[in-house]
Amino acid sequence: MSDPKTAEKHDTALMEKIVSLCKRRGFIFQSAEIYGGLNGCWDYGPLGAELKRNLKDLWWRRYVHGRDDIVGLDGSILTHQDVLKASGHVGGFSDPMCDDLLTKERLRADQITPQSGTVLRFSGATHEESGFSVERSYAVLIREGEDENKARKTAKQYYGQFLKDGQVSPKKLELQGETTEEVTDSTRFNPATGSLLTEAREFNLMFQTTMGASAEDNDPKAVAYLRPETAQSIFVQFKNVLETSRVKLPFGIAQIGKAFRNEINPRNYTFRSREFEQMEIEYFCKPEDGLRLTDEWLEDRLSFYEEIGIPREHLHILDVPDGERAHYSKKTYDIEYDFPFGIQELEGVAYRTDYDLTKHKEHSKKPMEYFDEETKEKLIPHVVEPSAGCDRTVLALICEAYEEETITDEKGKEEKREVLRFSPKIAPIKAGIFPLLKNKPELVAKAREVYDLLKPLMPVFYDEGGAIGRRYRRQDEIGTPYGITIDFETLGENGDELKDTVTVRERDSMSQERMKIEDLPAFLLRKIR
RNA sequence: GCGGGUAUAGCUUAAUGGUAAAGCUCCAGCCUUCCAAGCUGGCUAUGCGGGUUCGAUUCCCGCUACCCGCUCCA
Repeated sequence: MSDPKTAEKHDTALMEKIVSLCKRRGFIFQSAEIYGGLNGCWDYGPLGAELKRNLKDLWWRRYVHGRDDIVGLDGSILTHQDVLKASGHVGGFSDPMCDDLLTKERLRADQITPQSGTVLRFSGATHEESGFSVERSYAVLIREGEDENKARKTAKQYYGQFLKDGQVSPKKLELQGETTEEVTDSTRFNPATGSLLTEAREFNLMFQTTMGASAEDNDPKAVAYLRPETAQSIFVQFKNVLETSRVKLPFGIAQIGKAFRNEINPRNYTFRSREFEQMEIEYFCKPEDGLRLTDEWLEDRLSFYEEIGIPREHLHILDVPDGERAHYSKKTYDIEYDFPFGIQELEGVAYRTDYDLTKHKEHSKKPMEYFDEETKEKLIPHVVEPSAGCDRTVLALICEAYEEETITDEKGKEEKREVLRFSPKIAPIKAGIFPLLKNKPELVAKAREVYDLLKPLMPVFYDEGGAIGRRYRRQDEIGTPYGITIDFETLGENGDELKDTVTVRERDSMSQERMKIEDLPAFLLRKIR
């Protein structure tokens, strides 16, 4: 991995502008905002919903409709606990963590080297002159050959944390209630400092629930989970799809859907949220094709990002090294985007081998084999998984499209223009339709005609309020690629030649061309497809 | 989970222990022949909960959310 400190520029001010625009124009709102917000959850407003839908539609059209080797699936979110036991999410998933009480360093509880020695335990500390006192149990481990006064110094530093303003030196504290005990092979102390650790806590990232109205809270059979990834429903339904869809290896099963992880620390706007949507394909193949297909899928996915307006120069491909990959994966590429808050993962293209199908075969005791008619051989297919974060991609699209442009008008006056340069394919609104003036009924009527013509074909927005320039800018800010203006020439005031023509203003160049109304649908449909 | 910061209208900011101000946006109207013009009018705010106080948006405590740095991210 590249050094994040040198490679990344963290542009907090830019991110704040983007967040503000998203709220102001109705792309993204905080979930339950009027109740103070829900940590790590976000709602898409009218424009955000359109944007996200366009992204998902493009993906689905490209892979499910556009290819004959991929079929779709829409699995349930509530997940049988056995599915996640088989996949390893229950049990092997959570890491017990504990913190050093003195240094606050966080440690994996299962990786602490057991230690033996004498434990010096205290009940608190006081300082008579200032009236300071604190009652808290604390302990330090003294290993063989170590000085017990050093341990007392450590304890004083610990209690010193509770002093205000450092008016009293921790050294002057009186330790209270000192006792000693011998321990062997204890993992309750930080090997580096000897300081007592907090109790180990499990961080299980899955949302658990109980099924059935009469389910008792403690009934282990009633436990179900919100799926932590969409992939498992594909593996679990592998056999059903195989038997009903007449597919042959290699083939893929695609799914777009919600997944849930109880993240310890949601961060960076919608980037790491607790509820998120994935766009995943499990592409099943013969074992010998796995590595090659992983590379091919990486290329395919990069060209998808290019298609939606994220050029590959702005993407980073991380070939995840041994030891950092998930244990089941033989090869993983992370596709990362250069967000204002740093370079972060959009998608993982992972070669998962036959791990998942094998696990489900073991746990369910149901066959997961594929029978190859040509070679007359039974095999458990391997799988390549391009798994993209839908919300992350939406955020990347917005970041990529956002620009604050300084433009100079004819009088030489400089002004700022905020614009979202969405590709017409993903833009929430495809065209704004404007009568040049609101108080001329003929213009308004004609503009309404144009609006009615286009409305059934694509999302368009009619606007008659304010000066024409203002209306253009409003659409710039939400990324509408075209502005269509109905003026007096449309009505035939300058001769029949220009009658029933309108100006089409292009968002990025702000240039205009005249076009016949009857040509508008074909022109626009070509651009947005 | 730890440490630091922030929270006033849709946005950006101001002020105050005693009627919360402005710009932009938005809405309505007038005007306006292509890039945020002008005029008139209008809607809208102290995150939540306690405490101190005659009175708290302001001071104190707690909570929540967001941002930054760690940590975490199967």
